Amino acid sequence: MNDFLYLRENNIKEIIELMLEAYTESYSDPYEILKKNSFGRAHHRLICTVNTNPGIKVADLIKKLKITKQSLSRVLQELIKDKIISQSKGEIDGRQRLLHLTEKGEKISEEIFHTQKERILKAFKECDSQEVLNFKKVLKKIINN
Amino acid sequence: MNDFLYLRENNIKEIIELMLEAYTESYSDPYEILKKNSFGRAHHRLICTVNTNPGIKVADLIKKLKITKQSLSRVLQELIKDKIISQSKGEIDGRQRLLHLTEKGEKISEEIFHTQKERILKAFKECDSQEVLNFKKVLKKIINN
DNA sequence: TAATATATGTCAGCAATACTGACTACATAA
DNA sequence: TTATGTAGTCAGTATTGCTGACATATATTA
Repeated sequence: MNDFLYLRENNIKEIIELMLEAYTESYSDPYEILKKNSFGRAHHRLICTVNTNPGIKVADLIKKLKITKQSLSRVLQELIKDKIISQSKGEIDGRQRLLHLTEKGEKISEEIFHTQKERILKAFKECDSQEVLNFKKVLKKIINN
Repeated sequence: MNDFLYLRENNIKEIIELMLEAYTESYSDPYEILKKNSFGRAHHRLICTVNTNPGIKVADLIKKLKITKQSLSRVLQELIKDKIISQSKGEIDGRQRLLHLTEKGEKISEEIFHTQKERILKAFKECDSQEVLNFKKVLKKIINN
């Protein structure tokens, strides 16, 4: 009875390293295009998160990226100054600053994520829809702990 | 005909952010235990990679972690000094230095990866073996591009 | 064997990204 | 009104990454 092999120590360890590798690889894809815009890893992470969470408030961004507001601030101010990201006052709670990509931000985003998207797309094309759905499901389970 | 929904722009974008989140979350798990040993993110990445690739040579470690030998060196020397990692001369090619976790390294590794392993284990327990296999398959495809 | 190439290590300086602590401004809630 | 919550800012520091230059030992090639 070894239907639970996938829960074994060695498999878990391997998965942890695969996740590190997948992240390291795929987040190094846009290195050149980021450099061209004088952006770094921190800008990349920020743009990615605002991109998929339009209207996110500063406090939530900090929680997601697990950095301090001082660390966020430096990078965020650069992106606001470059008109990549825009801020708007929260309508319900006026203390909040809600973040969006600008049109320019959307365009640069296309460039930045192009290679990374190609990587994922190429991988997915070699899989069927069920496998991709499972991938997403497991990924979400790992996050929600 | 939308059997290929999973290849759509928005799904890919979402996956990219989920991977960022999963990495950020799960690689922040051992923060306290690392701090206790005066280790940081760089030590964590190094230990993880040597752990799952015992006997890896320096050049390959550099490729996997995508850092320079100078960046690696600082952290590696600390871990060697602390007797977490040991070096041995390559038997075939005497220029190579092959890296292993020491017994002490294995023990600390247990501690460091405990929470992270629990996170993955908990996620996997809510999935069946096929889903986990698919997760691993897709992860590997993403890396091998 | 002598010259060259490769794998690793090391020194020095610099840049980016993170941290802590302290303080301010403003909006909301009690 | 007072207390709390959200965000911004200033100053200083630690960690992790980079480049360039040079050293050492081993392997390969001419």
